[in-house]
Amino acid sequence: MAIEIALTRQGHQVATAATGEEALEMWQSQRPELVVLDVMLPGIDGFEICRRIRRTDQVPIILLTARSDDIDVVVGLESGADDYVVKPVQPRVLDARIRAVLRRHGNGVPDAGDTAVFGDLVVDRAAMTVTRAGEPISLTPTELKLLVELSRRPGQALSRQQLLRLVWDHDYLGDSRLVDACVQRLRAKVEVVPSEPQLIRTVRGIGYRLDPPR
Amino acid sequence: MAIEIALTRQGHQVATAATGEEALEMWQSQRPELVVLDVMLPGIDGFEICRRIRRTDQVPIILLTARSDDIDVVVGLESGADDYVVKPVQPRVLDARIRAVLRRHGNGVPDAGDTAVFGDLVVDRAAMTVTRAGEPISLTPTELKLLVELSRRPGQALSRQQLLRLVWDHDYLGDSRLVDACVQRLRAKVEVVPSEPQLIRTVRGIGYRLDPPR
DNA sequence: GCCTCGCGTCACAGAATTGCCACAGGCCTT
DNA sequence: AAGGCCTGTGGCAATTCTGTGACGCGAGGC
Repeated sequence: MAIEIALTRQGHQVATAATGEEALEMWQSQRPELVVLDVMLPGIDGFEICRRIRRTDQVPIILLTARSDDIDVVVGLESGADDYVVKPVQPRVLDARIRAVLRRHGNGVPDAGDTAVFGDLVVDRAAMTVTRAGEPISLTPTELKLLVELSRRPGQALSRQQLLRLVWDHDYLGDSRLVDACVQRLRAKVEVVPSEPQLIRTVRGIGYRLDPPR
Repeated sequence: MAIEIALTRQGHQVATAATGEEALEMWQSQRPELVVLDVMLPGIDGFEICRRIRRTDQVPIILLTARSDDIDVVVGLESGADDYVVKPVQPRVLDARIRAVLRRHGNGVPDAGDTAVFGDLVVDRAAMTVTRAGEPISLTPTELKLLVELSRRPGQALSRQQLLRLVWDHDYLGDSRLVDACVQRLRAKVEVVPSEPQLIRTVRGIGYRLDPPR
């Protein structure tokens, strides 16, 4: 449905269930980061699913409904949901609410980051892991930090100066190959063909840029 | 105003500020459990207050507004609010949202006996017990607290800094091997092969992470 | 077409992290 | 009061990582 497409475009990985039973199954098998539940589902209704999940799991749950009944809101939140959104909802509003719930989840741990997707490369800033085509890639701390900072600003060229400040916490930039060297090491692990980088592009005279594919 | 009366009737203790400046003052002096902010306040606006509070405090914040603009919702949640409610709002709906936010924050209703499962390791945060393959494991208080905090954020990398704050309630991080030592002791009891940890993974340069298996 | 500057690449040695251990002080129990 | 369990600290070694300098190539500019 439309919501799935919109969320995918926002960088979320989405799996959809058609019925309540299916939803419970998928939740158990896939252990999602967050659950968006339509209240009016065929089979078990959203409230009940919410309560069942809550019995054993603290996963963030957002209830979604066409009914704007106040009673519904109260019941929904009482059954353990973290938020309750009334349709129709703008994709970016839903996304903002998702991010807010994720941010708050975990007692407000700072940097409860989200994940960024670049083709088959996934940067999970919460777990601090990187995978390509599902395969985990092992990066050194500096490489990881560099990739994380780049992934926070997709498509934006970052100067060596900026990268030094963000990743190395330096301010001075000598005539140093430092950034280049790290980019090179990163490319060697992340790019399919390191000599022809598709993700981490060089911006001549400036620095580097992490491009979403196509 | 009406909201104040309604909230008081629901059993909350309420203090009201007339202007933005006053709100900031009261927040600092009274340290409330939760803040309900009207966006359109005389003086500093709600968004800004929200951001300022967030700079130093994790107190739950609910934004309240007459405008139902989507942009507003996004901006509000981005400035760190936990929820965003559009007026007019039924008192019991606001109350439900307040309770939901408090519940999520761990201040309000105590955890409804949640347990986290990691393979054959079970962390029961209600009973404060840990079992592996059904066998109870005896942990010291600190080890238990550490495991509980990790289990609350499965798959999320936590820095030593964060762990110190969560488990030890410190803020300073010397060149201390404290976290490492405790992790090591925990691993010795929890991991099948302590030298090859499958559950408590180290994230080099960051800290540790409790992974769900596979 | 040539020249210059910027970038990619590589190897290496010092530096930084982390696992691991032993120990001592503190707290609780007996 | 004595004993035992925790816990925090410091040290050590192994491992990994990082920054640097040198070198060559290729892209733009003239």
